Amino acid sequence: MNETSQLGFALLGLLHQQPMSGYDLRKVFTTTAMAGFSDSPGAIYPALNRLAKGGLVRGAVEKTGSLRTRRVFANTPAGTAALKAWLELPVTRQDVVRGVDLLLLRFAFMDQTLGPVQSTRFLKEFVAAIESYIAELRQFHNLYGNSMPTSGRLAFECGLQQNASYLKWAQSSIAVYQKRKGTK
Amino acid sequence: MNETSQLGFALLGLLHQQPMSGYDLRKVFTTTAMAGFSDSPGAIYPALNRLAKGGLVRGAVEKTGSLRTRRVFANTPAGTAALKAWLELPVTRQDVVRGVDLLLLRFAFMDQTLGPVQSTRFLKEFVAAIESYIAELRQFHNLYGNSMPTSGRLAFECGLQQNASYLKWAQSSIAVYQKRKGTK
DNA sequence: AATGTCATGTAACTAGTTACATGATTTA
DNA sequence: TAAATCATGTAACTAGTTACATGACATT
Repeated sequence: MNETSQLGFALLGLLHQQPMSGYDLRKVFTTTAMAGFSDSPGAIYPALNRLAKGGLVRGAVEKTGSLRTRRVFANTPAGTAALKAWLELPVTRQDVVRGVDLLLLRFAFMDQTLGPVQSTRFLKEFVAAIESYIAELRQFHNLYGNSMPTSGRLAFECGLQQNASYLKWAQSSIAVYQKRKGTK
Repeated sequence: MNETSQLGFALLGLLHQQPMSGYDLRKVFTTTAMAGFSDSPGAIYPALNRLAKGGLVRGAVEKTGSLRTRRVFANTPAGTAALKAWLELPVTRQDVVRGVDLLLLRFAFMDQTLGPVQSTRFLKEFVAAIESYIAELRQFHNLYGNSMPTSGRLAFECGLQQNASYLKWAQSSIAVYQKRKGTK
């Protein structure tokens, strides 16, 4: 019934790292350009209020002698649970087709929330999904590549190359976790 | 006053290649997953109507003896002009930060609409934007890389690698146009 | 006759964008 | 004291999502 938006999950993920105000969250979006989220107050404050209404975050007015209001938000246990559930979702083909950015965002939060074992599982699912997608793209390219206009074909090949790059990254990231496991 | 949405430009680009019905356009989105656009009729038909109202496309009911209605849309001169204006926009830093997908979409339409000279210009602008963005990302990585959680750092490095891949692609694409120019 | 695909559309809802508004505090 | 930044918010608009609705035509 109470669906949380992509932005909502991004906020939950950031608040899991440390409690922050809406303004702080905005700054994160302006400075780091996370997954292309907007830093507009018209997006963030309503999103925070929705989360608060759904009981996923709790905002406390900070009182440091200053009159200036500043609401610091933190995840509630329900919020943390919602975040975890989101992070634990399997990697679907749709996720890969419609924007890897969101998957990367999930992965970025994963280590601190679910730990290295789950992060590795995620990467392996990601590898499988990307591999099958690449195969599909290659097939399409073989069939229609010649009939495409030059820039169209090049743009398509860019997509292919990007996915190959994702694959390489995921594989080397799995290796990072493997090595870390060994040294611990 | 009459802003055209991203989806609107995607439709103009497709219709520039050949006139199509809304259903045909939907199929393009389902089968080729262009830039993550939705194939829902609730998005495409209203978008087409908006374009028609703005005088950018014209829909003609096809009469092939069949009773089944089928409106085939084609760009008007104004529509083609709007498409060209969109394709001719300079490549900004914002374009690179918030989703290269849209730039790639523009590039995909470019050859047939503006020709190879403009396509090359676009690629060079793209290279410049990406290079400066990569430099910024590297700097950020040097400063904060060590303080990031493992998966967060890896996700960031994925972004870096992706941009490096874009850069490589753009440079080799410029070479494709250069070579083509030579042989013609 | 039933199912599937072609083909178009609408209604209710959701959420994001732009722009505005307000006021406290800090810095030049 | 003027300007910048901290900090929060709202209002109007836009457009996309989901789900529903309709009906013609083709295939089995």
